[in-house]
Amino acid sequence: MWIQVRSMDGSKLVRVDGLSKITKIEELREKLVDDFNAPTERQKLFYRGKLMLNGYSLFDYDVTLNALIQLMIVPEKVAKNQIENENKENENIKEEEVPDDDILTESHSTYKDIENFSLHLGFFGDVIDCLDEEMGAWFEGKLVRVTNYEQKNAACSSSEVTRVVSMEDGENKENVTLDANMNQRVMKMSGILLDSKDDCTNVKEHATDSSHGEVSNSDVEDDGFLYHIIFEGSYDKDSTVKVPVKYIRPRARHKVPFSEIQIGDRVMVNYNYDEPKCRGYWYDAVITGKRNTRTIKELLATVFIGKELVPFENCKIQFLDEVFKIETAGTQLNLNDAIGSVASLENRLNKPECDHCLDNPAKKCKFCACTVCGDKKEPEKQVLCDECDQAYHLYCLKPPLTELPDVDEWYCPECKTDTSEVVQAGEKLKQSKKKSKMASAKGEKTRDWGKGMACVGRSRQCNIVPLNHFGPIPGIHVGQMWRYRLQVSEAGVHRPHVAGISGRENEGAYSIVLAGGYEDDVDNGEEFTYTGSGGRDLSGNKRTAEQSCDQTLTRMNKALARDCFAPIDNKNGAKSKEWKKGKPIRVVRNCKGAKHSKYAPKEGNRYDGVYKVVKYWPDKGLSGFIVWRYLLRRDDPDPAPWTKEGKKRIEELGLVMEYPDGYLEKEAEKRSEKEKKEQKDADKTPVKKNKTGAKRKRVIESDDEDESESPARKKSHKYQVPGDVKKTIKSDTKNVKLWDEAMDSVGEGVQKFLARVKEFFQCICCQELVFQPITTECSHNICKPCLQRAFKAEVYSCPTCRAELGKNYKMNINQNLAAALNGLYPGYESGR
DNA sequence: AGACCGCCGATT
DNA sequence: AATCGGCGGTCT
Repeated sequence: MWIQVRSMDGSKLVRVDGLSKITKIEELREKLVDDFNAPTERQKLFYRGKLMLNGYSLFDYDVTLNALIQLMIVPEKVAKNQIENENKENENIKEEEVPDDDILTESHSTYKDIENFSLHLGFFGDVIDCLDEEMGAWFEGKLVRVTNYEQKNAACSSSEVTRVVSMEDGENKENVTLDANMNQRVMKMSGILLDSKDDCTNVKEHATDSSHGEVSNSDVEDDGFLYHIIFEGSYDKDSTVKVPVKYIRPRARHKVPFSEIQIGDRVMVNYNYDEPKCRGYWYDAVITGKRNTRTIKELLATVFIGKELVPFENCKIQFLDEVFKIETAGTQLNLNDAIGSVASLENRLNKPECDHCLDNPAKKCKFCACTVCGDKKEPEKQVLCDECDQAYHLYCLKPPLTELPDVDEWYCPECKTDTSEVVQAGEKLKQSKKKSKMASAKGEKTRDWGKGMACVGRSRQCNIVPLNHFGPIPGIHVGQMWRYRLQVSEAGVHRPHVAGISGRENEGAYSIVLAGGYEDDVDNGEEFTYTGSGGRDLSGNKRTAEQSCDQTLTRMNKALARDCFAPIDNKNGAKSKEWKKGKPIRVVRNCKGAKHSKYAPKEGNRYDGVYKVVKYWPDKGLSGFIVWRYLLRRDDPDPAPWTKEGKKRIEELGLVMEYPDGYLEKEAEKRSEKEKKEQKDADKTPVKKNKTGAKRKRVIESDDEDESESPARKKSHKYQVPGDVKKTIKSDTKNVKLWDEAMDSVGEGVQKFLARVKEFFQCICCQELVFQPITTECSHNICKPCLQRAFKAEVYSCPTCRAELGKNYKMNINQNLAAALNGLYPGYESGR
């Protein structure tokens, strides 16, 4: 098995081969050392948002073929520290738990050096910026309290005036403070929500870090105190974070005009490393490049991201007018100036928390506010789901709750099931119920089942038509081929992984595979006999076995019988007088059928079109047990692949065998390795050495698709978009650019072309081919139902680019696009 | 050649 | 929600 590993900044993507699902994380790490030039202890691996810990297998994390794992390389200095912490947490989380200091019972001692303290920080009021551990960026916060974390004695301060500010003390006493009075502006509803339970871990981690002062975020030396911060816009007034001094600094308040920015300046900028063109969060950065011509204004910088200040080089800064001077500790301010400054301080714009309402507090939004009513009111009465992070008003729940649930984790009705695999920070991966029942979990088996294609899961799913769709799959042509059954399943042609018949007892069978499983089946191409399933003893976790009892006309056998245009008869079978009126069955031939059939493909699986059941009857099989037999006859407008016309059509369409992503590369590597080995063996005899034994290159260059390896692919095919479809494409004047680009790949055959089309005309909401497409003024295509859903949630902007559409936007279906897509994917619309 | 694994979708 | 059936695919 192979997977892909990508560095956090996306600069490097590597395919890692030679893995098994039962490969342990520590073994994976070893394989990454060379490619990423990172020792194992500096690797932080993430898959689907989960941090991967040593001791677990890829299977434990549900890693499948071609899965994308992200690698964060942490600086050497923190690596050791972090690994230790992780391991410690992994061993026993409870062990080191620091009891939360109880403010009310604790004696408040005065910070002796209070003046020194405030001077040193240069704080005026409590307005600060704080480096948030989770986001790794600077956020606006307020200092509410200071405690000595070594002695656990509390000392409090905020400015020169010594006073006790206790947030937990009942009412909003923050209003007492000087700055808070100044700060009475409307706070954003959305903000960083902090789990107060995490406080102790924060304290622990930060405290550990601070003892290693070299990874500091400022030159401030640790003073042995913890600063209690509330982030601005936080819903929960009780959630404070406690950090050492180096994680806070005076609130940035001086914008540096673009003209004054110089290369080498250390400043604070807004940056989004996921989407560099969009607004992100606030990070420290060193300016590395500047262009200032009449037409071009540009800033390049090394941005320091994360608690560890990991440098990201060559970042293009988007918001040139929002570059802030970094306020250093010890900045002296005249209090009056300060008041003036602070009063004029506006909140820095962060990346909108919510892409749907762009954080507009006046807008109802079901994405960031209550999922049920969309209202942003009474945030204190909203409960957040620990799985999906959706908010619910207590009173919007069914049944409604009267108070916040008194549990550590709360899950909304949508997520309540299957919480088994949710990993909390620092928590061990829970073995899921399903997995614990699997053979590999209980039996002490040594067999490595996880390497090959036998036990892989789907990495795609066909949604263009429903599971129970009869007839051809839109966009799939007669003669199309796939190497593995898994891929046939992904294409939607035949969904079961192993079974030969796909269907439902009360509905009919949708598709079958001919793979020569029954010796007495006869295949004449246009017509063949097929045998039902069952009558086998599959105990011992088998998938096939000898016939050991009679088959019955139930399950899949009944389903297949239902396809015959005749009443069901489970005694004698039935024959259709009008066989063409039967239900259409997609037929796939597998290469294993070649044993008895000359119509089977040489390799893999081939879609041969639609057949119908002419008759079915019970029969005594070679085994001596009763089996059900079916006669199927071809009824498809397209020529069969083995006919002259069929072959011509395959050639014209440019149909080629499809392999799983990365499969051909893997095979090529295998071959070259083998050759290398042979070469080596040959070298043992005195022959001149071949020095070009180039190391296999696996780094995937981002924009170079490296298609040179298979010459067949380079060859241009005769494929042309059918004339009538071409016309409809031409008529879609709103998407000229997209169509032009898609058309560029026509020469590579219909499969590649359609893949392109699917990619270009995918709805951003449902991730499917756009259905009843709306083409916006901003040139984006969205399904009408998807857009309607957004409007229902009172979001009136383009889901792709957020351009305002307006409440009264007229949703006109782009009929030309609809017609073009329907020409390429016939019948895809009826699937919804 | 024999044994046997997870995955998928149907069925209960 | 849990179990079952199954014309794959690979290791031993």
